[in-house]
Amino acid sequence: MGPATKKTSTPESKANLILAAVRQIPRGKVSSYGQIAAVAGLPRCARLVGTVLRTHPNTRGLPWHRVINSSGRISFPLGSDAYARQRKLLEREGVDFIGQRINMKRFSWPPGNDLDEHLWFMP
DNA sequence: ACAATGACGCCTC
DNA sequence: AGAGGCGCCATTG
Repeated sequence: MGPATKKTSTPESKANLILAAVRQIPRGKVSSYGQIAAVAGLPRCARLVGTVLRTHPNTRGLPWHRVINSSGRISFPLGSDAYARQRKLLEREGVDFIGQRINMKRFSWPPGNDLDEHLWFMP
């Protein structure tokens, strides 16, 4: 390492933290951009999560589709190919949509300590 | 270096 | 509930 290597938090390292957090989302669950930022140890960086997913070249093998916005919706324009693609992937692994929304009580990760997740019976 | 742009989120109407 | 305004932070032009 050269003398000019004193930076500890490069954009690159942040991206890695974010990607690692995304990889933790279990199959059949979803997480919001803000939640992922928090898990990555980067609070207030929700926007950055979106930027990383958008700009990162190799998203292959990464469960990017499990990241949605805090309102429980897919963050692509309704009707776009990207929207359809993400929705398909989610439904394929058992995530239910009510209209265009996902019930966060049931599918969000990490799970809250709330008991609501255990009594989702039938909406 | 500066301004615009986004796969965001929260608060206020 | 839905829309608009503003703060946030890295990327782009």
